[in-house]
Parts: sequence; structure tokens; C-alpha cells
Amino acid sequence: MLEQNELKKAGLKVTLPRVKILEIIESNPDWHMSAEDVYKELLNRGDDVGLATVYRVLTQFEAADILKRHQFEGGKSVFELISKGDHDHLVCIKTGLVEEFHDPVIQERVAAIAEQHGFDLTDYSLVIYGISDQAKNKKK
Amino acid sequence: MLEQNELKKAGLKVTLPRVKILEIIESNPDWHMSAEDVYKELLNRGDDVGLATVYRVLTQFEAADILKRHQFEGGKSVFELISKGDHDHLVCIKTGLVEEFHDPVIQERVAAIAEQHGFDLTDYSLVIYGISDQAKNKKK
DNA sequence: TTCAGTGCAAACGATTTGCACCGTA
DNA sequence: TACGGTGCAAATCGTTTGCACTGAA
Repeated sequence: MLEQNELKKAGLKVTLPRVKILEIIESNPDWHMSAEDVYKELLNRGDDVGLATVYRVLTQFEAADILKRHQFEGGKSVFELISKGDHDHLVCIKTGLVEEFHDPVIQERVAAIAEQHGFDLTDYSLVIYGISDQAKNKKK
Repeated sequence: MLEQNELKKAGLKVTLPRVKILEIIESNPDWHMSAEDVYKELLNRGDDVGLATVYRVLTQFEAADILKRHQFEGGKSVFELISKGDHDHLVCIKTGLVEEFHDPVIQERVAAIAEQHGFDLTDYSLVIYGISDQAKNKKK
């Protein structure tokens, strides 16, 4: 139900693939999923959706401001719900673990720097790379 | 001459392709070059180096801490000399213009956030996207 | 009914790799 | 001379696209 409203609001026809993909992403709010991840999840659920459609739908959702695309390192794009709100990311280079944080001081500095350089701020990307506690404990 | 020392210091045999590629990058300190850019520059100079070698050499330079790789948006990697020192980037989404800045406040916050989350800070990436003055003036 | 949406396979662009030859140390 | 380095072409990987078919409004 909820998905249908979101889709209509975005001017997207309510189709099975779109509803299913949105369901999957909304049911994994802590997981930054790639197109491949979503595709596999669909297969797991027995839903028959082509990989090309997953890519198309994710791109449409990004354009509709339902999802935000991130690159991190490693070539592949990952997506997360915009409704989760503003935040940046910490990525563990050993485990791939992704954590989120929100820092007003940084946001303020970013806005100030953009202005100083004569840029109309559109967006910014901040990713902190490091080795998480978990990864360190495993090593011992 | 200088290039030869840099290469030896990095444990890399001093070969023609490596010297030439390093020369090109050092002679364009304000240009964030892609593998393709370097390759074309080599062709312009009449040097016959394969694109595969450019990729291999750039990757080796990255591993040797001579270059830093950035992704920005658009899929392709660009490289710049590490010897230029610490800085982050502003990228104009209209023109592709790249400017650099250095902000101690942000660096301090990044370190603090990593620590709070139990991450050993390895690196971070901050890119501010916006529309530069130049792009705005063109539009008028 | 109609046209946007979809599945499939082929096309793509950036990057990597296998292999035989070449040039530094 | 020996072995790492190189050029070329083929292979990969994530992603996009052409086309005929399908299903939501």
C-alpha cells in the first residue's frame, strides 16, 4: 500500500517490479544494496525480474528522490532510502561494514567552503575509510 | 633525473614508459588526469606506449604512494600527485572544473568521528559538488 | 486499447589479464 | 643473460540499450 503511494507520488506507474524492488529496499533499511544484491534478493523470493529492469528501476528511483546512489570504493553503485535522512558514511576496508553518522559542524564547513569558492552547493560526498573494531578483533 | 630517483625509491625499475608517464603527470600539476588523458598526452608527444601499460603504471604509482586515485562522479578514475599534499575537492557538475581546498576543522571532525565509531582511520574522501561561478556566468 | 514498462541478449566503456616479445640491471 | 616490463588483443565487470512483447490504466 505504502509503496503504491510513493510510486504514484513520483509519477511512476505502479508495476510489479517497481513495487517488489521498493519492498526489498524498505525491508533492509540498514543494508546499502547494489543492483546485483537487489536482483539476488528478488530471485530468493521467487520473483522473476530481469537484472536490466533492476538497473532501470533503481535509476528511476534515484531520479525521483526515493533513493540516493553512493559509489564507495569498488566500482559498483549502492543505494539507500533518502527517507532515512541526511548522513555520511564510515566504511570498514576489511569487512565492508558501513556505518552512518551525522555531523553538523562538517555540513556547515562544507557550505562555507562552497560559498568561498563561488560554488552553488548541490551535494557533497564524505566517506571515512578505516578498520573497524570488529575487524581488529578478528585479527587477534 | 628526478623521476629516476622517485622510481628507484619506490622499488620500480626505471623504464621508458614509467619515466614518461611520471613526467606528464608532474608537468600538469593542476590537472586531475585519467588513464585515457595520460595515454592521449603520450600519443601527442609521439611516445608509443600502450593503454594497458598506462593503467598498470598508474596502479603501481598508486601503490607506491606517488599518486592518489579519485573517483568523483562518472565512473572513470583520475590521478594526482601525492606530493601536492593533503586537500579535498570541489567539482563543478556543469563544467567538470576541479578546485582544491584544505580545511583543518573538517579533518579534525573526521578523526574524531572515526574514533567515536571504533575505526582506525585509514583515509577519507570528501568531494563537494556544485555549480561554479563560471558555469553560472555562461548561462546568462 | 494504448503506450509505458519489461525481459532478453547484445552493446558498452573502463579496466584487467594472458601471452609472447623486449629492454633494463 | 635473466627476469621484470611491455604491447596487443581478448577477457571481465558493472551497467546500458535495442527490440519485440506484455500488462497497467
